[in-house]
Formats: sequence, C-alpha cells, structure tokens
Amino acid sequence: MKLPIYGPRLRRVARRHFGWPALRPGQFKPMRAVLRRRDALVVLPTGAGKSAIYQIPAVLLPGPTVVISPLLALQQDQIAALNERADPRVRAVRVSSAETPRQRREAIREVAEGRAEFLFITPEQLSNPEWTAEVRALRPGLVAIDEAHCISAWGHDFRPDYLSLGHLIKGIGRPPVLALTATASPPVRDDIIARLDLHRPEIHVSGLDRRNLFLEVAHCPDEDYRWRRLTALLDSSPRPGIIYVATRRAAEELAERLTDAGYRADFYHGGMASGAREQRHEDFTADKIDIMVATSAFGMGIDKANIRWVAHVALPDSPDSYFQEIGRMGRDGEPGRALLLWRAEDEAIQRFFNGGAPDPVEIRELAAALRAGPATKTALGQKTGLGTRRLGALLGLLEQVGAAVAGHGNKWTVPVFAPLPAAAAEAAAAEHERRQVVQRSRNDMMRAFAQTTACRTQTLLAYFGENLAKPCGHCDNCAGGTAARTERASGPEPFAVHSTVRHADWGPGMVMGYEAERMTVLFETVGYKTLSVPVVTEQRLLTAG
DNA sequence: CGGGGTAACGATACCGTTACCCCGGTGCGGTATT
Repeated sequence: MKLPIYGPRLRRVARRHFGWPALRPGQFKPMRAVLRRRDALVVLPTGAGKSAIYQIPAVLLPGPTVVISPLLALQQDQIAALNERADPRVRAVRVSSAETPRQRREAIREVAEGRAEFLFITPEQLSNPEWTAEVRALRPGLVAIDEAHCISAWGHDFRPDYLSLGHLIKGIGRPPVLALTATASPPVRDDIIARLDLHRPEIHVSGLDRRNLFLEVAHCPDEDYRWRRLTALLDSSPRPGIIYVATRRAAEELAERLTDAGYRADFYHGGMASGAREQRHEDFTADKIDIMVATSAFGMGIDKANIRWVAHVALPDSPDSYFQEIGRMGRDGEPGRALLLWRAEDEAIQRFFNGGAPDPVEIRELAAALRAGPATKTALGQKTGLGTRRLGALLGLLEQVGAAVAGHGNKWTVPVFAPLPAAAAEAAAAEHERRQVVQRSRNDMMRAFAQTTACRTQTLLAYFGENLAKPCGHCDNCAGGTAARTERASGPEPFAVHSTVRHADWGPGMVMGYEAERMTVLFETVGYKTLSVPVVTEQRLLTAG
C-alpha cells in the first residue's frame, strides 16, 4: 500500500489555490488529521492561519465543507477573503438571516453543482429542519467549527443551538469534524468534545507562550489609582490599543473621560446600532481609532496585526477570556503589552453574570411537557410559556441528565429510561450547580493569576494544562525577580504535572501545576482548586490514580 | 454582589448622611413597520 505523503500536497494547494507561500507552525499536523478523516480539536492562539487548517484540506477532500461560525460579520470577512481569489474550488456561499430565502436556496444549489466549496452557516440555521435535509443532501466531506469555545461559553444559556451542534452534525451525515479555537482550557476542551461528540479526536495545542507579549498586573485599591495607571500606560505606549471594561456604561463613560483628558478614544459594545458598530470596527481596522474602550463584544473578528497593547479595567471572568482578549495583540510579532488593572470589587459583576439557579418548578413542568410526545422547541415554548433562551438552557440541562433527547426532525422527547419529572428536575438542578461550581473556580483562577508572585506565563499555561519549564522572562514577576524567588521556594512535587489524583470529597482530578508551596488541581466535579503542598503531603489529602 | 443615582431626612443656610432602588455581557433570527 502506498503511504500518503501529505506535506507537499498541502503546500501545493496552499500556493496554487490560496497564494500562501508556506505553511505556518501549528498548521500541518491538524491538516494531516483532517486529511486522514480524523476528528480534531485545534487550539492555536495567534489567529495566524487558523482558517487555513480547514480550507486547504477542504480542496483535497471529496465533498463540500460546511463551516459553522458564530458571527455573521466574521463569516462575511472570511467569505470575502475566499471569493477574492475567483477560484471555484475555494468559493464560499452562505445560508443565514442576511440572505433572502431565495438566496439561501441558490447558495445550496451552487454547492450542489460544484460551483462553491464552502457553505457557511450558523448553528441556528442548521437547526432548522428544512436546511438540515438540504445540507445532508450535499454530502459534505468536512465540518469545520470556527471559534469552537463558543459551544462552552455560549451554549449553556446564551445561544442554546450551539449545544445541539453534535446532533445537528449527525443530521447532516456526520462527516469528520474539525473544531478550531484560540483558547480552550481542559474543561472547555472536554465540553467541546462532549457536545460535538467528537470520536477519539486528535488534539493539537500550540503557540500558547506568546513571547512578544509582556504580561503585567496591577492591583488597584481605588478608582483614582486605576485611572493613573491607565493614563501612564497610554502616555508611554504606541497606538493602537484596546481597553476592556465590564459594562456598556463603563465603556461609554471611560471613552468620554479619556476624550476629555485629551486622548483619542472611542467605545464599542453590543448595545450599539449595528451600522455604528460596523463603522467603529472598520475605523479601528483602518487605524482611524487609537484607543478602543470596549466590552467583550469587541473581540472575535478583529483581524488586525498591529495592536500594541490591551488593558483591562476589569477582572475578566476567567483566564480563558483574559487570554483570548490579550491574544489579539502583537500578531505581527512586534512587542505587545498586556496590563491588567483590577480591583477586588470587580469580581461582583462576574458573579452576577454567572446567574442564579434555575426555577425547580419550571424544570419540572418542562420535563413533564416532554412526556406528552415529541415536540419542537417552539411547541414546548408555547406549552410551558418559557422564553426561547430559558427553554434552551433548561432543555440542555435535562438532556445532560438523561431526561430529554433530540430526535427526528429536531423534535424533543424523553429517552426510554428517563427519570420522572421530579427526579429529573432535581438532577438538572444538581447539574446546574456543578457547572456553577466549575465556573466559580474559573473566576477564582483569574483572581489567583492576578495575585500570583510566580511567572505569569507559567501560571496561565498551567491553567491551560501546558507546562512551561522555565519562567518566561516576559512578565512583571519575571522582570521584578519575584518569579525566581517563588520558584526557589517550591519544594518537592508529590505528584507529577498532568498526573491523575483523587481527593476524598472532590473525587478525581488532574494536577495542573505547582507554584511555590501551592499546587493547582482540576477536579472533574468541583473545577480548579489550589492546595497547600505541605498539607497535601502531611494529611495525605490526595492519592495517585 | 457592588456602584451609582435619587429621595428623604435632619439639621440649619447650604449640606451631609442614610436608605433604598435599579442595573449589569456575549448574537442569532424573524416579524412588523417605514
């Protein structure tokens, strides 16, 4: 049997069809996985060439490629970039609310007739039974999930159709699946793999240590101090840069205060009219805006290489978000500066955003409604009086505890051995609580990152399950010498990094890293925990395995 | 959970304190109206 040699073929496609002279680090292995028709999860932070990982193999694989991407604006940019080349083998079309029904049908026809290779679609459209059948008939050879962390970040409450992606992909014939994201800590990866139902996926993680970024954190006792640190950064840094804040109001107010103080600043958040949003985004891309004060709405889809700094006038909800946000700078390889200006009070808003417990009565009623026979979400919504958002979240919970299942034609029903409504409600509440606990542990890890005296990069990479052998040399703690002192203070490590351990109450977990006399363990049920190494050793809190 | 705004109060000439309320991120899609 002739062994396939992938490298030259991939490079040839990159050159001929896309005009890229060479492959970049981190691209080849996942491409090879795709060509071997393996499921894969790719974590590649720099943003440089993530799309190529599905685009190049797509040309070599039979059948069109379905691309699932969260934002219409993002899709627009990617489609435009592909169609610029006027090569039918890389042509892209789209099915979304931005197209008329006629245009959507035409898009499907173009793919069916081989006039286009890529079909961009949102999870929401794919969950429409009409399109499921149409897309299935195209016999796609690959499904690419862009910004796959959205499954974990948004699926559970914000955009529930993300949770159904696994079912939806089955509905279109279950071709190999490639999930792509810039950040995914182990719990997020597990979530992606579980929700997409990836089969023995190859996991490729690379480029987490961004050596051109200098990481710096300042604890701010009050708002005045925070303002002084921020303006000191602005006075000493080139443009452009991004300031992240927690709320829309804060974005507007800070932009105004900066403008009054003589800085050229504008704001951006999800509450703006779509036209204005687009304009601001374009202006920033075209270097017409120096300083963008924004909520987390400003993020995905920023394709700009020369962002020189990112400041946080807030405490992000997790290291995942933080890493994602600072990862947008310095893509050109030139220096970038990350400055986290945090106050203890910032945590309150994150706790609020985590949300409260679901209403047990509502869950029970929904569980009962499901027993009346297969029903669509719309029908269930009418029956229970639940809004689409809440309904989606509750259905997701019930599904996870085996009290609901998506069947034929996107109708929901109860599986054969489903618990009775009361028991289902109880299990769903427990499942929600478990998720909350994990989310709170991620909040805690963000604060721990802010407070550490160890190397910032080592701390951050440990959170993502990666080991950086030596302090990074490009963070405040390395520069100030505390990282070296912290490293010297660390004693013997009772369990190897990445080994599995067990705690009497918290069950199984994985050792993520050590920092001085403390160790971080990620437990399956309670999330991240930081433990004292001497206490662990003396009291035998953990056992191997 | 905490910040910010406002009303009410108390004491007294213009203001301070307290209590209470409200607010707070991320985007798809489809429909009704210009």
